[in-house]
Amino acid sequence: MSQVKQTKRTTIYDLAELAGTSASAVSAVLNGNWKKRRISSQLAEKIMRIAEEQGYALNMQASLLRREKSHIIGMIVPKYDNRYFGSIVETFEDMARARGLFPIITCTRRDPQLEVEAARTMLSYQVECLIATGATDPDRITEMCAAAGVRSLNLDLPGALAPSVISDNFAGARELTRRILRNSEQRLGKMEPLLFIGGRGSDHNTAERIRGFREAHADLGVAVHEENILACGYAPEKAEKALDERALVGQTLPRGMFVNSTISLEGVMRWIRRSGHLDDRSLVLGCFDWDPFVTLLGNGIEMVRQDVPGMLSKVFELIESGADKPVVIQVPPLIPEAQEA
Amino acid sequence: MSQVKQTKRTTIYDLAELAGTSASAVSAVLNGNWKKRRISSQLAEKIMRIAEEQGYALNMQASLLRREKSHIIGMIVPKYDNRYFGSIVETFEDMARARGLFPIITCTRRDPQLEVEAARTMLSYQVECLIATGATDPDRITEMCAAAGVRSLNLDLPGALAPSVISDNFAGARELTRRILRNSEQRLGKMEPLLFIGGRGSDHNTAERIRGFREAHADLGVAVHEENILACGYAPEKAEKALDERALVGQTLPRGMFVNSTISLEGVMRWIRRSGHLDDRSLVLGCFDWDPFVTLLGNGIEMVRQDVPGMLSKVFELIESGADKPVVIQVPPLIPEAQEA
DNA sequence: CTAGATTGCTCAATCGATGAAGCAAGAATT
DNA sequence: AATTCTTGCTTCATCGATTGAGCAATCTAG
Repeated sequence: MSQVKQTKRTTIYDLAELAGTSASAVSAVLNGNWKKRRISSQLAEKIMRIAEEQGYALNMQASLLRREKSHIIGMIVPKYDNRYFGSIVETFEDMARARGLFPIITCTRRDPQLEVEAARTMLSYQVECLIATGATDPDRITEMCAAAGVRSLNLDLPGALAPSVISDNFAGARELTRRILRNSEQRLGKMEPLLFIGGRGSDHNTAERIRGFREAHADLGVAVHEENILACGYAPEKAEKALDERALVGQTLPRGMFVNSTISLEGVMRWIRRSGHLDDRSLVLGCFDWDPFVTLLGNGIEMVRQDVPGMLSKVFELIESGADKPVVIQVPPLIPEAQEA
Repeated sequence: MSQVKQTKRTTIYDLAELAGTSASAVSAVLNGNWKKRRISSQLAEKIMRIAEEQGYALNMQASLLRREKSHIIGMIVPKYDNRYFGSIVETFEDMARARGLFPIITCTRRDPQLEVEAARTMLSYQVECLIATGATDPDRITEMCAAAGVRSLNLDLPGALAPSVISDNFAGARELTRRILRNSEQRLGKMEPLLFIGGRGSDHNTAERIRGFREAHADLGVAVHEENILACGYAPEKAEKALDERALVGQTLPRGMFVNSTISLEGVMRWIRRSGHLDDRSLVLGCFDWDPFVTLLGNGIEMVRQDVPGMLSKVFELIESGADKPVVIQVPPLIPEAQEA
């Protein structure tokens, strides 16, 4: 601060000169293995004091270039703007740091091109392991990592080539569907088939959730029509549009809905509001994902909360165990106590 | 992929050997200035083909060590789990990439210790610029950066030593307060003083918002009591607890509330629900921050949406202009059209 | 036919940190 | 007193990419 505007940053050579010693001694002292290298504690203290005074900061690039392990762990994630991914990212950072790893995270907006570029960049930064969260093409990423001799793992959406940690979408969706159907029976007096809305029919999670959705209906002896399954994509506008179109088909819309993410729920709520059903207590909703304000929305929306800490614990277990066979680990989601309708 | 499990990653020397050329030619070709270095396009193509085949990825550590500029830009952010910071982070990544910079972001949980550590780590990674978002001690970070000859900027909360980009908290809060008071008059027939809840009295933003809150009351001739200002911290539990304590004081709580963030709003909503006021249409709320589901909460909650793209544009303008005088740039927040009550 | 320019490359130093190998001086052992 | 051990350092090669300097071959101009 009081120093002159320096263009060059302080290096161990500068410190060595100031301390009247060698760069190698400085290095040993500053990275903590000076005892192993038999540096006297007097010199160690002197060097540490000078480093402190000079505001020395390690040049990580130089250090990493020389070392065999980078201790960097990468994650790509589709979006930051919902509680599920926000929580994944925050928990991931925390757990990584707790293990002495440096997390780098990048958001790829569900864009396959960006995913590949991000993965390549992370490989350039010498990540030791790359977690592909909700990737559109996880196997592509696994291949890139494998070619560079780097481990990879899938989170949220499974891949065929690397270990995957995902929610138990089938069981979660089945239980959620059951609850919506039960609420629906209570409030409407009869059990009607629900509408499934949101997600991509082509992604594993959506497919599994639809399977759970069907099975819950079947268990309770309710038939599901094909036209009640709207895997229209995740974006709010897509859900909104899909409901408009489905409403145009003529028959009345189901009163009960299984919404496949909070993102889609935004669109559904906008539609509900626009169509004047906001205070309609006969609408019975459930959502596969959790958000604190949705709880308070008042329609007694059932929610499934994916077990983010549980999933990330599994991720780090896999990393630490060194496993890289393409297993799929399913973590049961948490289903909070039913909301009062 | 079909290669043998390689411990060593492919380097330009490997490529050079495969192509029967020198590492320096490979380097020139792969970083795009082979024309400048008069490499024939035949050789260039050959090298690029081989690099592709081998799945070569640059070693960024080596590259950055040699180059003068890292093109890395860092950001520290308090939390990921609300729309405001989620949006900041996502927009920041986008804008950084659009400018050819590599963004690294880390979450410091409003922990001063973590902030300093994160800043030091970022400096080690040779960031060219560090954005301290909502930092508890921005000036400490600016000092650390200055000592390393690195630029820094403050976002969301201002500092005294580096340029800062923040919301116009005063004007935003004044307008929000006016709206809540107006709604309150409409719904209750009279204009009562509001309760201010959430935030830290010691932070600049909260102080400015309280100033706007007071001014709006004064403008409309309403007196504000000191006990109606609860800067109890940001966490939901703190807001909840503060309301409990305030309710114990004996007098009735105000029917109108200015909530100082969506985070605090979570606690307020929990309290409202717990105390059986969830459907109480006489409660009149406003929140300084935006969330899509809050809009739908139905009590006609007024919201101020901070202009994240606007703020980040200013941030990058400052970076590009090279300014480092400690100015404070205030960006007006967006106040959506009033919700129907 | 030759001086000079141009083309297309290679060589080698360099960035900053690391750690194996080595060396000098003093302590301990025989 | 001679030998070995220990302590406390220093020297130097190395990690992979970059780039100024340089060199041989070919082309052009006179």
